[in-house]
Amino acid sequence: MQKLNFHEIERKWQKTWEESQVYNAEVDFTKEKFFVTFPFPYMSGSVHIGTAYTLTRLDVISRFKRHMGYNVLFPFAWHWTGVTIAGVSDRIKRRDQQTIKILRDIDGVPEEIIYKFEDPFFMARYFTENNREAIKKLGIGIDWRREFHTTSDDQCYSKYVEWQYFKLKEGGYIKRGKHPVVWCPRCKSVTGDHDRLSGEGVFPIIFNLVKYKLKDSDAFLVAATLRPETIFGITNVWLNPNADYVEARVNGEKWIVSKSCVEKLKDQLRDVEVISSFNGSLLLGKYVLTPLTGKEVPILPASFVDPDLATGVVYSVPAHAPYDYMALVDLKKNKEVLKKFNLDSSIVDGLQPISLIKTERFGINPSEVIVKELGIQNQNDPNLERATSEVYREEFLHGVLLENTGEFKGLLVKDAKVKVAEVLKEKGLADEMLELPTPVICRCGTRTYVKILPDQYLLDYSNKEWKEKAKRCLSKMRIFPEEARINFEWFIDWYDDWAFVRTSGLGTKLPWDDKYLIETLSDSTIYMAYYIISKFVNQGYLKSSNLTLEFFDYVILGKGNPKDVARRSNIEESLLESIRKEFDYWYPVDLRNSGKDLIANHLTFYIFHHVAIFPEDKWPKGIAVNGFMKLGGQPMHKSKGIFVSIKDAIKKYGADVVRLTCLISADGLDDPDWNDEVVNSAFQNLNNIYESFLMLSGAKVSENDTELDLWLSSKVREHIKTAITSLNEVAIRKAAVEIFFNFRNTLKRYVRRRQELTLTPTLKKALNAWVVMMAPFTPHFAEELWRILGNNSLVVKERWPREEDFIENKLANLKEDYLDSLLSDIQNVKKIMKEKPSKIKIFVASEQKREIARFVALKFAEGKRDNEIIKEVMVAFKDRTSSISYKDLPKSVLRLVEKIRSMGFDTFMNALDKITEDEFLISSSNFLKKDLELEEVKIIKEDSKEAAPYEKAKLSEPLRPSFILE
RNA sequence: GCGGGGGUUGCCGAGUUGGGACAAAGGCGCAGGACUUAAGAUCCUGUCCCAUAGGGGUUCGUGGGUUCAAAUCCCACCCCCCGCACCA
Repeated sequence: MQKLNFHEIERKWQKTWEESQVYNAEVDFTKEKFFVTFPFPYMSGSVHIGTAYTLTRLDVISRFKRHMGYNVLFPFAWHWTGVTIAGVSDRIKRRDQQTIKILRDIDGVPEEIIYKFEDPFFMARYFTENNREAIKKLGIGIDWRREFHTTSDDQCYSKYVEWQYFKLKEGGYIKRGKHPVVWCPRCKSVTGDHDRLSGEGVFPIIFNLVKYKLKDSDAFLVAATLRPETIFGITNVWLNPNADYVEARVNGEKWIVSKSCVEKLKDQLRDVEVISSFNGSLLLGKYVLTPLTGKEVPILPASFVDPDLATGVVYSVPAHAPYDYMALVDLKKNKEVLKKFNLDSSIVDGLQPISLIKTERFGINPSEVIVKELGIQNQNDPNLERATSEVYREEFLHGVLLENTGEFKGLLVKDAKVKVAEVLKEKGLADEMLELPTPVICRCGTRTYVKILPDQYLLDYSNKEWKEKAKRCLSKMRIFPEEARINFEWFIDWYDDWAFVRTSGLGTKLPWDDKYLIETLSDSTIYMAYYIISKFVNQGYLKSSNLTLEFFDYVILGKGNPKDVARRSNIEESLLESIRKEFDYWYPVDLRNSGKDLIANHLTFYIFHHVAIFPEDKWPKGIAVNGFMKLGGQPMHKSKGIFVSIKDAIKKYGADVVRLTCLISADGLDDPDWNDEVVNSAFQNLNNIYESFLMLSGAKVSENDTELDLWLSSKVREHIKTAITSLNEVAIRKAAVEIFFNFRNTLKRYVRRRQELTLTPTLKKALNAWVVMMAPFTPHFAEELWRILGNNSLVVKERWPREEDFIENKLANLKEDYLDSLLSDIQNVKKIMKEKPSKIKIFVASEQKREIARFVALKFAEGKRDNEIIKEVMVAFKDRTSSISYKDLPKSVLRLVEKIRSMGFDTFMNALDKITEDEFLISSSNFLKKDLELEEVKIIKEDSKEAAPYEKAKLSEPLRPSFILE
């Protein structure tokens, strides 16, 4: 058999497409446009098969739309903005071996080139060129004339970003304010998730600070807590006797906090002045006054207190906090500790847990219960972490406050929490600070904390009106899959002000304050409009100096007088007009497709910025999202070596195999998986199709259709319909399965059913349709098949087959279904026979049985119950049943009703009336013989003489013949 | 914690909106047969359990419920995955 050389045909067709410029899109008012975009990939490395997954999905849609007669635009660009590229450059400068290894082994960069990556722009350019090749080789139908990249390296694009930010400023979408970040005091910079040695995924939360007045002093011991409601159960305050504390003036009050808290308070914009420093043990044995309840409680030592967490002061609620409980138990058990600090042991004698919350699971003394359950020995037991979270969770969800909580009694913990904190704050007895709940360590090894940056430039995403506008846009948009919509809604609501400038990395400068660069997500929100302009830039018609604010105002917003704008921007008026015309034709984006991760950021920004700047008719129309490609079940991870680049995949398997693997592997938000098995099966699949295609198309041509072609036509029609419906819903896997499996199975069955295969007109038409349907998925392969069918045109430009090209024939379908169900009955019996049969006698039900069936069906349709139907049949056929014994009637009626119910009345009646069973079976007997490997097939009517000797004949039912295998 | 998605037969994965033809599509894997010198590929058949005649039994995370009828509807619970702001 002839084998396909995928690489060869791919090279051939890619060249042909390029020469005939099929993917270059120009304005054409006779056609409806369809504009698709893909979020430009970031150029710090090679594009991988995850990118291929999302990209090929979009390519399928864009090609499908072209087949459907749309004028399709699919442009592409590159993302260079941000700190990652610069970060890699820095690591190369430092000769970081890990980075070099990844670039060399994973990205396949030659060693001598790696050192040139000290220049971040060189690196970005290198990857851009390499990745462009990879994407071209994948056969994505892109209009490459519109390519560009971000950052100041592309001055024209920078101009566009500048215009965007002037617009946002004008519109009042930018403000200045405070912004909290995770901060490394040593690096003096923000510590992002990826800059952490440990503590990934940890983010700041608000701690309540409760102020306990120190008895006989004007200073407050400031304790941090996440459970302000437990203040009613306080028995004492804990300090770490081995840690340093300070007394400091904080915004006019005297606070006592751990020494390491001072910097945090300063960095959270408080005015802090340290008065004195001392060891924690100094205050032990003194008393503080509790807010709200006015009790006096002692200050005691506890080693579990972390001076680096929040204020380093903890108030003790032993009943509900396992840590506090164990620390108290420890003290009572081990009075040596008290002695060491010159404390009288009686100080702890009176301290008993005070319960203030009740839950079903733990009752009123959760600490005691859980400590016992987990067998915890002392306050340094690591299990206390778990104990704490279990109690916390249970009480938060189901806890109710007891009598001793005054005005808060009876409240649920989750409500009381908020109320108590409010009341305390109102009375000046509490404050709050931001803190990381668990330690976050910077790459440099330093423990980080939360700093509030003042005077940040912020995008005002908290603005209600802006949110409303964004939601209005969303409500008019198509979202694929629809389940993702709720995510968008949530994120639009959730977004708070966004700090959009940085001081490091690559990017475009903030036009009115050039200390700052616009950060990576914020410079890439509305760039799809720039694709219209970049074509003119690339063709040499526009230079950065032409791209004035008025120019963009006119082209994108239609503002201003073209004559004046043209003069001031120093370009031809006609050129300006045609750019505007093109923009107006192509915009908005009809479909943007990306991985689901971008819902939370880029895609939501995309909506926000469009509604801020563009008129409503230019708002985005549709977004599709999909899952992430996994490798052998694992997420891709360069440093672990779990990575396959597009280039390598194509080299190994060929583009169409890579494409088909991607396209058939998942749909919706599911994550597809890339492994040898699935890739090989795609490879095999295409080869099989190729072989059978050669066989089919090479069959002897016949002028006339056979009866089976009626069925074929019906089936093809279904395949076309399902494929179209699926593609319209961006259910690409579903469409691919329909085309590459179901359609193929139809053809397989067709071949099996034909006695002698010939290329009938319908078969030929079906093959043509099939190839066009394959083209969006495996375009090179399809071009090849298209030629085999004797066509000279390019299949990628062909019209998609229409349903009406293939006539539906219900009767043909019914007949084939009838035959299939008979076949499966026979197979079933064959299976349980000891010996292989060689003959079959098939008995077709008598006329009278058909009459009864019709009678039953009509009664069923009238809505009669089973019993009524039986009665009526009994009456109607009382004296004239011959082929069926009178006493068997009820059972037989019930079976019929069951069948009618399952087939549906219409289908049943149709089959009953239109299929002449004996004739059809006789005409199919050669097929039965061959398919069942029998030597003799006999069709016998139940009411014929020949049937008389056979008991089995009586078991025949309409549409369900009985048979004897022997 | 908050928000989202999901648990289907050896595996992947349809089916769940609108309950009925569901022992549950399709693919993969596995078994048998055909073809072949042979292997691979391909084609046919089978693949929950029982059954020497088309039958019966038990299944769709767990436990209840509604219904003539539930993978599909309702309630409760368990488990898994993803995101949560300066990485893009």
